[in-house]
Amino acid sequence: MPNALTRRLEEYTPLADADRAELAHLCSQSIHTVGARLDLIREGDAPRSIYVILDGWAGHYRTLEDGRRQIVDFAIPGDLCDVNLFILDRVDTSICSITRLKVAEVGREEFRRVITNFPNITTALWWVELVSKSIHREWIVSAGQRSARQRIAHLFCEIFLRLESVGLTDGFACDFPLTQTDIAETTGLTAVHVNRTLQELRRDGLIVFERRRLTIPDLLALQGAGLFNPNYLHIRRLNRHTDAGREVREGGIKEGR
Amino acid sequence: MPNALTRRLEEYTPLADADRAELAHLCSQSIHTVGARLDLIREGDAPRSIYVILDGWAGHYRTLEDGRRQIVDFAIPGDLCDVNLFILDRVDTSICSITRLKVAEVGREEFRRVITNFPNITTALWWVELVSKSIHREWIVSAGQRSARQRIAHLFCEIFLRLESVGLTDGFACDFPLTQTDIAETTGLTAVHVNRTLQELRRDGLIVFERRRLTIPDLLALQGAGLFNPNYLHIRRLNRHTDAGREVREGGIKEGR
DNA sequence: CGTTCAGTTGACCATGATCAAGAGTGGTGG
DNA sequence: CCACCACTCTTGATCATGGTCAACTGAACG
Repeated sequence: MPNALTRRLEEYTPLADADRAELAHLCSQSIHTVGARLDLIREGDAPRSIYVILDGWAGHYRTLEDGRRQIVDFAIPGDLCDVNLFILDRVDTSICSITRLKVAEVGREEFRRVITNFPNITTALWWVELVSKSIHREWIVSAGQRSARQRIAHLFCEIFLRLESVGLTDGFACDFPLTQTDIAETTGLTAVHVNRTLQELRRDGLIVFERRRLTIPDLLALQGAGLFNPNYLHIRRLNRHTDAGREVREGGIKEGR
Repeated sequence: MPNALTRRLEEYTPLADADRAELAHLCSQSIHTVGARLDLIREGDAPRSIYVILDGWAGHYRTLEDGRRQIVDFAIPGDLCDVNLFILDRVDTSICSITRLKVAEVGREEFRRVITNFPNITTALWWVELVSKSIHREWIVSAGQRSARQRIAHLFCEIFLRLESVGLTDGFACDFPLTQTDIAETTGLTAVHVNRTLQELRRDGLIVFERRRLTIPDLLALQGAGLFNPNYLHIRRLNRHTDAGREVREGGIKEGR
């Protein structure tokens, strides 16, 4: 069974045996365990290493001067933090563990060696980076345009599909370790309102969510509730129950080029 | 006087004469003019070329099924759209011109040649890409946490500094071709509320904004009003009037790693 | 078995949305 | 050159989504 990073990269680019071996090697060199709810990296730090998430969830966040906090991304198994390494001299976002984490640390030189010797891996990493940017854009859309109900439904759809793409779902269910406060800090809502909205989604039969476990009985229905269209995730092999076939193009766009 | 792209890249990485010559060459090969308010690229298209903005503003946006639209980024002179080119098979965001544009079209092969032969340029392009991602994160923070007044103040600060970094400001003033509706679609507010908030900012003397021209008499004051901290822009040579020296680190972050 | 954190509920409030109408302003064609 | 049209900006009245504050319940963990 391949590790999460390999699985993730193969979502995008075919890998050779040598690539897979290299990735397995990378992810077995320097493995750390981090307890839940600890900062891995803080805004303003100089970047040191890249971490590959092998198990558990982490969150990228920024804080405002008045203390409010916004989660801007999640890192689940197969994700990397922080590719900034070679470029920016300061990390611009903090990262904290949400659950207990298992991470592989990849040093600067190690990473550079892989980049120069394994073009398939490099391409796949580019892909991951661009998909991550696309996800950021969708979060801007969520925070800017979607209602509370839509935002939460959308978040659940996104995370479910991301987990599925690395093999971490189980039929209609998945582990989902976010607290209601986490969801609030992700969606730009308050925890109180998240609570009420979750009850509404439960009442409507769109989700079952208890004891850190999420079940989505009808993903298409939840996608409808969240105005969710999976194209922005750029997942190649979308499963039966998703909406990928749906036509993206709207009717009303005006003018051509 | 260097073109906008060169100026932009030199913000990040020292370039050699050969690099500069190559950039000048790139930006003079295939120049197009595009009228205002036209789509350059639409969500779902297959990527064709990269465009370098030489003059004018463009906007990246996504639309929801119910027709609402969210601008997720601006492209000003020196910016590129879309580096997706080699990786993703579908463009995930539409781009439209805000003003009349002058763009340089760079083809796939041309771009690949530059990437392989000019490592300084490649590094600088990486940098640009990561800064763009950092800006996306800040927009998530804005939409999620900032009030209407803070969002608009923040947007003005960001754009002013981005324009300044490519030499497009004139003392305390700059061209600013966004309509109030554009600002609304950027900040996730309604045009009516943007109007009222702008009046408030004007009344407080924080901005002068008329006839597509923005003046910021006291940038530090506007930064305060927007909870703006320029670090996320990763601009090297920040000017006298910005707030870069301010300590980023908050007091209250708990626990170490 | 007590402490802490997550979740829940209720009452009230405020920010910003919605709807509607009117006033500039600029560009275009007759 | 003027008239018209379209778009942007402005203002007012009303409404709703989601925020705030506060108290209480329940589960987990040492």
